[in-house]
Amino acid sequence: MSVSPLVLDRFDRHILDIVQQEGRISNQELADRIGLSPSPCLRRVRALEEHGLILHYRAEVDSRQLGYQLMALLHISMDQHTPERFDNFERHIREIPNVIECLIITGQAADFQLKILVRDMDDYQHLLLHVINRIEGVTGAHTSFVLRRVFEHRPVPTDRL
Amino acid sequence: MSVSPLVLDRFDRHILDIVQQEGRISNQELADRIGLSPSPCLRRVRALEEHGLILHYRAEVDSRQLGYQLMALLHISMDQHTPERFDNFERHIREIPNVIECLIITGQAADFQLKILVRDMDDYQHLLLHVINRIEGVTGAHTSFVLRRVFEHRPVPTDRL
DNA sequence: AACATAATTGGCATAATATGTCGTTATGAT
DNA sequence: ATCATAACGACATATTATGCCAATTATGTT
Repeated sequence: MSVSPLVLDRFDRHILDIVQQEGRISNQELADRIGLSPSPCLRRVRALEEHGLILHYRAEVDSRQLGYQLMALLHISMDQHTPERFDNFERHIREIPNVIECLIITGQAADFQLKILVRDMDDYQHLLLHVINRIEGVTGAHTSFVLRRVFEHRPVPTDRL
Repeated sequence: MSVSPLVLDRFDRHILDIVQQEGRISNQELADRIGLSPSPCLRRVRALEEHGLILHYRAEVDSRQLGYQLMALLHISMDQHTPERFDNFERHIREIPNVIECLIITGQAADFQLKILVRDMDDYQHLLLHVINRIEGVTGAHTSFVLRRVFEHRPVPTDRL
């Protein structure tokens, strides 16, 4: 699946810079900003999409306004570090829409870090005790609540390469 | 800045559902999918944008292909929990493009969690020792490397409200 | 340095989409 | 039931995207 390396010039990097921040910019304005005419600009965007450098476009929503007042980071440790245990855990976790991120991490303290959105403490308590803790193999769970999001979803740097 | 509550009906929720996953969908297809004609559909999207429910649109890029092979979670603890210390830390952290997320969290072990993208271990070592550890007030730093991203950037649930 | 080849560009015509207006329909309160 | 308000769909217009082609620019070889 790993395609040709694809050399990025300054135009491509500029495109990536801009669309990471303004995903719905029109091709015409994008072309203006990078200093190309619309045709080659669009061709480059399409190439970046096809090479998988641009994965997809997303709208970011205000989770608070949607009623999710609480964000938690949950560190999970497992009893056995076997592929079966991990696969099974992942399958269960995928079914919980409140879990918006799941990373496998190093460190003695935890195997997974989950990022979780819930409405309130009751919601969290239920999710932790009655859903996540009941998944086979989970031996430990340590929660950090997010007091403030200083920033999130910052663009990936494109400058030097 | 907190505007009127804005009651969301099933159309609005459906819009939020879709644009969280396909941020560049055309208004016409969006209208088709939610079962409205283009005019009211666009009006609703604009309203959601103006109410801040849709914060912005972003292209998601493949950080690996951009040369960032390593993702780390860095937990930082500070000597004093004063606004000045925190503000100063945030100001410095904002200047580092490799830090793509910064959260203030609860827990005895750390005050901040940073999500960091670097090219390799050398890169990380330099960033940690020569940049972040030198910020005033930083007393502890514990790193977890991300072995695998099971999923990231999952949509915020919109169903029940 | 001159040349041939390949790649990329810009312009243009056409198609698709967005945007604003207006008459009609649905909604909710009295 | 009546009225006022809000939301809808349809249509006309403006903007944007898309595909093609000639011209230009870059690349690599002798």
